[in-house]
Amino acid sequence: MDASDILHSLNQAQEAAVTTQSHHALVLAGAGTGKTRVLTQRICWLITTGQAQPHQIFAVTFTNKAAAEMRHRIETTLNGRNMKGMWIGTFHGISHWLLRQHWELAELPETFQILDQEEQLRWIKQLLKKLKLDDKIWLPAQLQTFINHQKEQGLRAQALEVSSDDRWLTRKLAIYAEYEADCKSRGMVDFAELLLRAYEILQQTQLQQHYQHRFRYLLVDEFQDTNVIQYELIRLLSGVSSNLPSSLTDPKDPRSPDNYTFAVGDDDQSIYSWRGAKVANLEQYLRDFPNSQSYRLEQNYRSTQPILTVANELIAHNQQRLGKTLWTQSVNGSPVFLYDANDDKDEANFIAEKISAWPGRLQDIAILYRTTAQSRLLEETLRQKKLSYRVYGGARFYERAEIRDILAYLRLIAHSEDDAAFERIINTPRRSIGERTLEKIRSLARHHQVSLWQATQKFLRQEDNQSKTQKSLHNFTQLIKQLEQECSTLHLDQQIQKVLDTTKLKEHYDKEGVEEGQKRWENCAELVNAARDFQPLLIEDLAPQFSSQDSAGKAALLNFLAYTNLESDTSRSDPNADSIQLMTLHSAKGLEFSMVFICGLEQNLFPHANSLQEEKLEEERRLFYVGITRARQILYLCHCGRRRNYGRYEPAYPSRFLQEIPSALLEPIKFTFKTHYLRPYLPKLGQPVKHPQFGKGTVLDHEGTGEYTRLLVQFAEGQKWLMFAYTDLELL
DNA sequence: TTAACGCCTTTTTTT
DNA sequence: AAGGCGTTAA
Repeated sequence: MDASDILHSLNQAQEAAVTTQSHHALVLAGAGTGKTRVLTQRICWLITTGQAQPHQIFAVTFTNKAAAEMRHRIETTLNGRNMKGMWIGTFHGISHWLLRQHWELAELPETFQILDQEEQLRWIKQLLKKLKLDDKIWLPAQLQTFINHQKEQGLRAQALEVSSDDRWLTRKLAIYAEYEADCKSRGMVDFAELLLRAYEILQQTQLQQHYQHRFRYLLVDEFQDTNVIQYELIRLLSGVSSNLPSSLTDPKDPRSPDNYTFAVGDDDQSIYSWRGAKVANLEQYLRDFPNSQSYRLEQNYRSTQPILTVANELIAHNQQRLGKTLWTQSVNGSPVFLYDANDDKDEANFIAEKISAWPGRLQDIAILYRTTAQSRLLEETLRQKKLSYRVYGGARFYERAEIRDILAYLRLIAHSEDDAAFERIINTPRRSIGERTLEKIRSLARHHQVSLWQATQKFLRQEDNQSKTQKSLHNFTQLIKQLEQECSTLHLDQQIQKVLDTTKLKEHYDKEGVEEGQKRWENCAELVNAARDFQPLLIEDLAPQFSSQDSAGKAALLNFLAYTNLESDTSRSDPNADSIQLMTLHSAKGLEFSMVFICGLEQNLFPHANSLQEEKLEEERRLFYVGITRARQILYLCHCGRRRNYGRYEPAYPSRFLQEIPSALLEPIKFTFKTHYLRPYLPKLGQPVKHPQFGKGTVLDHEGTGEYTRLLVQFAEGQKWLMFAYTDLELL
């Protein structure tokens, strides 16, 4: 493989970008124009031409999935050439790695744990309790967003100016400060903190010089979705001077190495602004990075023209865009289909039917939806029809209750100071240790400034009456100690097996019901499997180790725990299995499939009810755009007349986005029944009716009330039961 | 003091 | 549908 092999498959625009000699380059690349390709070929080109050594390469993507994909592609292209020391990962991954490597400089305990979203929320709730604040007024979820948002902007609680009139903000900042202190004293780090803390330690001249020297070539995918701190992180590593407030930067930057940067992005695919991402970073980049060159890719290689036209028409409704129009050479293609389903169940069945008729591989099919809750019914339906599927995200493996229970045990075994883990399992399975006892322990811990584990020891010593609770607590501490002993000599998977065997968790799950328990138990078994071939994601030549005085078992455990929270993407199920891919539109970004279903295209679901303001609406539209452009050949858009929400059926209306696409571009699926919206009468059962198309029939049933009543009608001719809007029928 | 049951509300998207 | 919360039974 030489340089010309790498270039020959590229078009002119792509080649120009790949071979740019500019120190800083920005590639604006529409969906399917070979964005990832350009990025990987750039890396391969740099290496084969001898301009770069693998260890000088630093490539960031947004998801672990995308990173794995890129690594795989590079490996294939370089074909056996050494990739040692190349960093390909996420911003969170690299930050995490830096903090593990330099935990002392970061003022963290060596065994610091990562707080995921849910744990963070719990933490905040507890904090509010501690501060005696009403969680009806200080909404935990809102505080969580507030705190994360500050961190994403690079703002520490102390660094924020307090305008004394705004008591609301003042208070929120106080809570933020308290939260920070709490995390610090417990050695907990949330997702946003990973980035911020990594950024902060890189301020230290020595580290900065080291990493600036090491990572000579910085490449960033999905640049439109970088937030302030990620942008600054890249800038810091590149050596280009920053314009953040001076508190965060080193004023006497010794020298500017000015590394090479290569950013790839598409403003039309910016879908993470709610997470602090700034599309403006694309243009900011051109201003901040000296003599940067920009490139543009508009030829699409992925989708057929009908699909592309739909995408172009839709996205044209956005005001805020840099503007580009995708085109393709493949003119022919199936039209984009539109299916108007009766209800969510009908939608799922329709999809399953279409999939059954698909001649190709299942893994080339994706079902995309706006909210994770939508996956449940789809899964159920696919299971019924014996179609194998795989769900990304959603109730992700590491987020399932049983997995978190086991992990909590492991965490407590590895590190008894882990209060979050303690809280989770102290009464799981039930040991008759209730809220009252727990509160006593908590206050003891608070009072003595120690962990819950230590407080428990104190508590046991302090009161010597052998009450039932005391005994339970004692047994619990013994259990953990015993496990710690036994695990120190075992392999990781054996350790987990041991925990499963010793803790009576099985009986606990079985109480929920036979099926539930079985499912949970299977998941537990999967975790044991996962542990067996666990390899931490590392830069090979710089693997961080946990201190060598730990036993082998413990070191393995610590490594495993350190990586589980960030690798939720690395799904457990067999990657070789041919199965349909189910995921949210957000997680579909960067992927492509031959056949795509986008479902739930309904007002208040997509666009979501919380995103109806103009600016958010544009982001929803971009999300839809991302969804459409995932499809190579076949695209189905689905919506339904009513949908189950919070367990109740509610009427649903077609998404406004569907109206934005010229109807000539959509081919409605003709089915024997269709739904419409109705007049506010209640029909009588058995009422004879007549339909202009289907003829005479009788009302068998009706659903909904008032305006949304629908009728189930049996027709004399057809054997089908049809659901109708009242307005479509003539009463006889 | 804990466990269980019924009633109530629910930020959608992810690292 | 599921978690949180208050009430009640043990």
